[in-house]
Amino acid sequence: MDKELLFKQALGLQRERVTSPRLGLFRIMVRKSPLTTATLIAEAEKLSIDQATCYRNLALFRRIGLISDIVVGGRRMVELTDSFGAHHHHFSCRNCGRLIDFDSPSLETAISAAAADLGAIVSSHQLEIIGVCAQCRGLT
Amino acid sequence: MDKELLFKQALGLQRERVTSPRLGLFRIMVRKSPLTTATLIAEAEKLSIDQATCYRNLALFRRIGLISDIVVGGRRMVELTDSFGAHHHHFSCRNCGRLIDFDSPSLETAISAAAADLGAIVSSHQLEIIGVCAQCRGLT
DNA sequence: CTGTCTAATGCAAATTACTTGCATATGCGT
DNA sequence: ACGCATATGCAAGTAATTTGCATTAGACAG
Repeated sequence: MDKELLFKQALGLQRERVTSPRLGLFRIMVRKSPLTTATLIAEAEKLSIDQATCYRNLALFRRIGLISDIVVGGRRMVELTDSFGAHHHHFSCRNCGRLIDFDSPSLETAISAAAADLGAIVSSHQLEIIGVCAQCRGLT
Repeated sequence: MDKELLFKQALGLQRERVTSPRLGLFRIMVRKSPLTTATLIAEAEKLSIDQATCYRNLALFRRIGLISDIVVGGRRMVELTDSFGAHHHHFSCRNCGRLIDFDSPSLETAISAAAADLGAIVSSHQLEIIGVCAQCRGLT
């Protein structure tokens, strides 16, 4: 609910209208992020939101920094960015295909340090680790 | 040249043939990785390699771990994996769009540590940092 | 709270991205 | 060099994404 307020404010700041399809798409994403565009479109259809509207709003959300595109486990997905979803990284198990979200303060520190070395300012980052998860170890 | 040997060996191990189109595609990738499939296809065309052959071999290269799919600066790309290209991470400047490759030992350490916390084994990883590069700072 | 203006939506058609079938050409083991 | 199995090119097919246009619906003024 609070996220929706942020969402509406983000749109307002860009002088973009808060429409019912946009709110619907945002809710789907809050519930399923990260998700494929196919999933988004399928869910949207249940709410009678057209696929053209999905694509147009994905472009808008991307433009205003609400979502970002990632590849997880070889699949292209769209994910809510830090402010609207939780910030985390992805571990993708190549044995069972499971996707594990995690976070690590020391990783964040190392990322900031690396950027500082480049003389750059960080606005966001994304990490994916591919490997074998704890559950699958010893089985493969 | 040495990379080509590795490439041929990788194919041989999988009992896959070393064909002229495959070698051509590999050379394009060595020269331009990371690149979009559109770029790959455009370059391949110069060598009279058909787009169907491009897609079929992208699938093969992916299957044998030669390349991986990434999103850099919002663009989907394909990149030679560590063994065939250099291992590095990406910094994408959202002001000038420039792509900077970098590497950081402490980052590698932090990544290993994070995976260890999960009880997982790492086989590869990919990081993208989005921000403003040194050159653009003070200008934006 | 209603009218008006502008931008967003749905629908269908168009474009672009990717995949597949099939006849031919080419690696590669003998 | 020969023969077989697989990779290739070409053309057609399917899936993904974008666009044009008539209509609907936010937002803000009155």
